[in-house]
Amino acid sequence: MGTASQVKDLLPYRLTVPATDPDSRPCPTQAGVAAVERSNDQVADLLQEYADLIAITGGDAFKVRVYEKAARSVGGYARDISGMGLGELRGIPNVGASIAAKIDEFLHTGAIHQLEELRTKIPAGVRMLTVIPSLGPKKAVTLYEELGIDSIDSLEAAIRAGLLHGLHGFGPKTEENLLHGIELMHKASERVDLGVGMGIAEEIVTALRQVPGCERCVYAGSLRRMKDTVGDIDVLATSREPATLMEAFTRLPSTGEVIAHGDTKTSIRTVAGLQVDLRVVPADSWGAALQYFTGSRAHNIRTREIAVHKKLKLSEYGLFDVATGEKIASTDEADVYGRLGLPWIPPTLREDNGEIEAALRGELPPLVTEDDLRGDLHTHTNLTDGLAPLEEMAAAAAERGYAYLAVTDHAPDLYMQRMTDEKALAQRERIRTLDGNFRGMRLLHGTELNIGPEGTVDWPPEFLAGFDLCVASLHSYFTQSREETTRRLLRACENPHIKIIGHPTARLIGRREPVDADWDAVFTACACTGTALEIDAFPDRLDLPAELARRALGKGVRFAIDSDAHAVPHLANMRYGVGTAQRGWLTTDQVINTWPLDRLLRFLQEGRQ
DNA sequence: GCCGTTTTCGGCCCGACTGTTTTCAGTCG
Repeated sequence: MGTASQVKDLLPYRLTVPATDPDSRPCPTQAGVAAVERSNDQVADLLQEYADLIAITGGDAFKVRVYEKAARSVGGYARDISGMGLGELRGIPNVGASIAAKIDEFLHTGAIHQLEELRTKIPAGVRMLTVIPSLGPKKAVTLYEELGIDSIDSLEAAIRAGLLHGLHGFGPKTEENLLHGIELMHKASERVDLGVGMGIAEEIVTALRQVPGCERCVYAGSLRRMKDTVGDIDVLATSREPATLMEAFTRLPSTGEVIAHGDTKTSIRTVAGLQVDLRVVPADSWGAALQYFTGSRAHNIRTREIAVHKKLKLSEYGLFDVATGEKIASTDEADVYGRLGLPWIPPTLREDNGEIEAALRGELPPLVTEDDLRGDLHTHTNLTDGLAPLEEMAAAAAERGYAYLAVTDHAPDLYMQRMTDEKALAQRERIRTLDGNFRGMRLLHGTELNIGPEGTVDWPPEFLAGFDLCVASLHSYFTQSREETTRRLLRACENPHIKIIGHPTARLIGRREPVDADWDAVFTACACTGTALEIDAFPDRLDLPAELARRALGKGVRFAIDSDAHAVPHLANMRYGVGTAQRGWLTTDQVINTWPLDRLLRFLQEGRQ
């Protein structure tokens, strides 16, 4: 979570919609979701944009960094800034007089005039160029000034036309990298990550529920199945006044263009380019419609086949007896499944990956839920690259009802984080002192080690022995061969102090491919050594991915679902980690942070003496 | 532009990597 990843967060859809809504409560049932975008996120986006524009216009690099830092501080600030005065705004870290004034101006007028001025000088497309990996502000401005390139499309055309030949600093390898980056962008822009999709969906659902006549309104589709990326959003509603609801949908602030506008279905594209379908169904079809629109397609085919074998017909309107045409079930999803001879199947399993067979045998797993989590085992504070002090992170974690929290700041090998032995020991002292001050929650002192290219980590065994918990993760050398990466991960597993491998594939959804490793070998090693694999809940990570988690499950591996929080609002990302764990068929027995403290502590101590 | 047990100026995370250079600029984490 550095400045670079902040810059990469500026994908088109991120300009208007935050990845996470820190005010929303974890809520798999979608009841009472409050999902209006926080002013914090809007301001964070504007400050980051300001930083980018200063960089592109060749402004002071330190100033750029300050605005980036301020953007992160505001975005990660626990309190909602709307309504805060100048004095309070200045209390936010990295916000001084000048930035506080800009925020204040935004809160009162909805704009920052200095930003508006910069925007007139640099076309938005030039800033968008920096979203391409390996293309920063310097190269972007060269392209713009020398060749007038002001969009990703015009860049691609220019490369293919050979216009970059001879341009200072742009050799053949750079061209190749740019084309590859553009390709990656195109792939990514077709889908958005779970967090972005959820943000948009909850905002729309919340808005539609306010419309007169609306009775029920939820999102369905791949979002309800918690897929790690979504290509569009399906919203399902019942209403006494369907036309009013449809009309309201087309007029939402987030609606960019109306693609189709009918009696039961309206499709729009948001200003950020994501398609959203709203379907209004009769109230007594609710269950069948929800089942149908949740999918997946493959799962629906299977359920319909089962219906056919029972001389029934299943559609979005209900389950019908073919002979008599009589409606047998439709109002309730569980009822529809029940009449097919199946238990209700959790949406996260509906992929036709064996869930139908398991359901028929009565062997659906009791999936881990967010309520089962007793703690978070991977979090950061402002001692390294987190935003909040230890006390704030602990208070917020206790607020979530956790029984334990591990603070796992980075270790010295990530040089930029400036960790030292002294700092780590001082933090441990602080943690021991504070332990018990947060609703009885147990504070554990951990660290996130860096797994080096040879599989070694930052500290020697005798120093590692002092930590309650060591997480170890890959942060570099992502392009090593499969053999090298596998050996590296195995060596980390064999270190008796390492109990969790953090974000094991190191993928960044839409931006970085997972590392290549012999995963079955890694899973076997994890099972043998008692090393848990993390499911990192950050919506652009979701790592381990669900498919790999399920494979690891078969080998007897344990897991930790962690937020990897770098700020208080990130603690709420847990729901995405839980969704991913469910898609991996995990139950509480395999997830170590659902265990009571004493069982967890035994696990963390095993083999360390 | 922010910050301060180095406090109103002077420093600000800084080293690795890549591709372009011919001694270094730009990007990334």
